[in-house]
Amino acid sequence: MTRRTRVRFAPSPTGPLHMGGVRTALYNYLYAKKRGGDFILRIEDTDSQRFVPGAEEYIIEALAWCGISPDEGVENGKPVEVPSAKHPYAPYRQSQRKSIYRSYAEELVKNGYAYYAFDTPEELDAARSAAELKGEVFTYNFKVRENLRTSLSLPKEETLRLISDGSNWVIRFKMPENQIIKMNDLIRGEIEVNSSTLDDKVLWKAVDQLPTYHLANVVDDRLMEISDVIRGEEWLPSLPLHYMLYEAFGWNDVRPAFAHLSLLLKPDGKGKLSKRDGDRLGFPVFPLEWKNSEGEISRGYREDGYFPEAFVNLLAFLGWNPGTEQELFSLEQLTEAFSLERVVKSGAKFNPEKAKWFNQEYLRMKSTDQLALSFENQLKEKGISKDIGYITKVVDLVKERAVFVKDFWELSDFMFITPVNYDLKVKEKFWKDNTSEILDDIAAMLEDMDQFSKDAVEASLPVYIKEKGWQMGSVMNCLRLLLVGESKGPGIADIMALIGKEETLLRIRRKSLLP
RNA sequence: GGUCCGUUCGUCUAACGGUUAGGACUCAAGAUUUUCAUUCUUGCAAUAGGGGUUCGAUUCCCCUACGGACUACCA
Repeated sequence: MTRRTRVRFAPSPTGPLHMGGVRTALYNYLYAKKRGGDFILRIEDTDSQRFVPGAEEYIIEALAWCGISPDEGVENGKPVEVPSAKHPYAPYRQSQRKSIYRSYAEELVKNGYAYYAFDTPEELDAARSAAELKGEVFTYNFKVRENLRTSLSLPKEETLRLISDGSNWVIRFKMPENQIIKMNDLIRGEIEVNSSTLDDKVLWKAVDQLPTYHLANVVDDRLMEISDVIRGEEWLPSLPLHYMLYEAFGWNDVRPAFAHLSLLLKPDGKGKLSKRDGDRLGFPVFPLEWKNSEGEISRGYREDGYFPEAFVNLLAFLGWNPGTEQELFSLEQLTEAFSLERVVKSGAKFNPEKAKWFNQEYLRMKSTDQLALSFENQLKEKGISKDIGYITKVVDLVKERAVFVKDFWELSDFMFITPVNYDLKVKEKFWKDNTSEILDDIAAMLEDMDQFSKDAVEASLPVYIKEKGWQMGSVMNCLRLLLVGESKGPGIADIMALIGKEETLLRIRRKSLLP
């Protein structure tokens, strides 16, 4: 039986999408596209308490920035609430699918796979505290459910009365005793667990009269005909429950295949990558900038100057490799090369240095014209406007040195403004008693040049210095100090030709400003 | 505490029983560049530990250690 590959990325809109989440979405997307299938974006907003305004829009925008476009699912600015040709399984927001789930929960009760429980949160807290006092852990399972107030222990009339009385009930899955649950994971292989170690998970919540993740997830995956579930490792412990749910619904033959991705770990120390690590170590953990309700801003890869292609590339390589030595892949190439077999089982520590390296590689692949356009925008923000031809020449000169477009300024500010601060260490090292007169001499010589091109300067200046018997190192470095302000930048001739004769002479004659 | 998952250079990883354990990032050294950077070359650096299985284990099995996730009317 081969069925169409349909995968879903199903985030919860409780905040900005973490880069680990983007990676999960990416792997889902690559897997689906490789197999000619569908990638679906579903919003799992069954936790009414933790809903964060703007989070859903953020998720959609982040995926779009990465070039991951869902075939079906929620869209920004477009209502996707009723089924259509493009969105046959709409709605894709679980809060809008509310009415669907109740009957499935009740079906489970009717068939003896689930039951009503009337314990209040306070009672459960008390039970947990009591167990803790004895050094035990309270587990809601086959050992206790008959002794608690549930539809299993209470008389039928009492149960019915409690249900109709109010909303203070939940539906729990009746996890069987001592049953070996055999599961398969596409990345990890066979996994077995004894059902006695599991608990009776809540499927239907009293607080908001909504299903929990477990129920909604299984029901929606079935209804949306999902063939493969690729999700984070944090879901592995609830895989047995999900297997049991598929069995209880009689869906074993259409149960999706599962693959659990290892977590992204913090660069130093231990544990999973968190927002704090980014703040502490100085790199973004979110694809796009995010401003929370308190006005705190978390940086984003986009705003930090990463190219989306570079971000996607580096993310793909955190836990996957093509088996060859090629490291630079476009989204299309990734799609072609991707397979779950080559996904690594262990967690990957994120390495910000390598992330920069990826961006540098992509920057070099960009055309100078394109980079010049980006740089032009950044210059405008600084109040500097120069013609694009000039900017293009500058970019051409410093492109190889940059990691981000924003580095261009630091690398070439002297191409746009006359230096006002000078690195005195350079002066100390190279400035001699006669340097000032030499520079006057050179200025006069340059002034006499008919054409002031790079080649012309390169052909005449060093020769002139040699003929005069001056110390090349000393003169050139002092010249650079005056032109640039410090010991950096492209060749002297390149700089002179670009800023022009007039500006060159001006800068040399400003030597009187040197402290 | 319990359940499950994991463990190759500092980091990301390759090697699906036989390799001088390979590559990339970082770092170091040298060459080029009359600056800085780039580039090139070279180098440093790993199979967690202990038992098996096998002619032979990074690779298969077990134990230990370590790490992680989960253990909510959150996802």
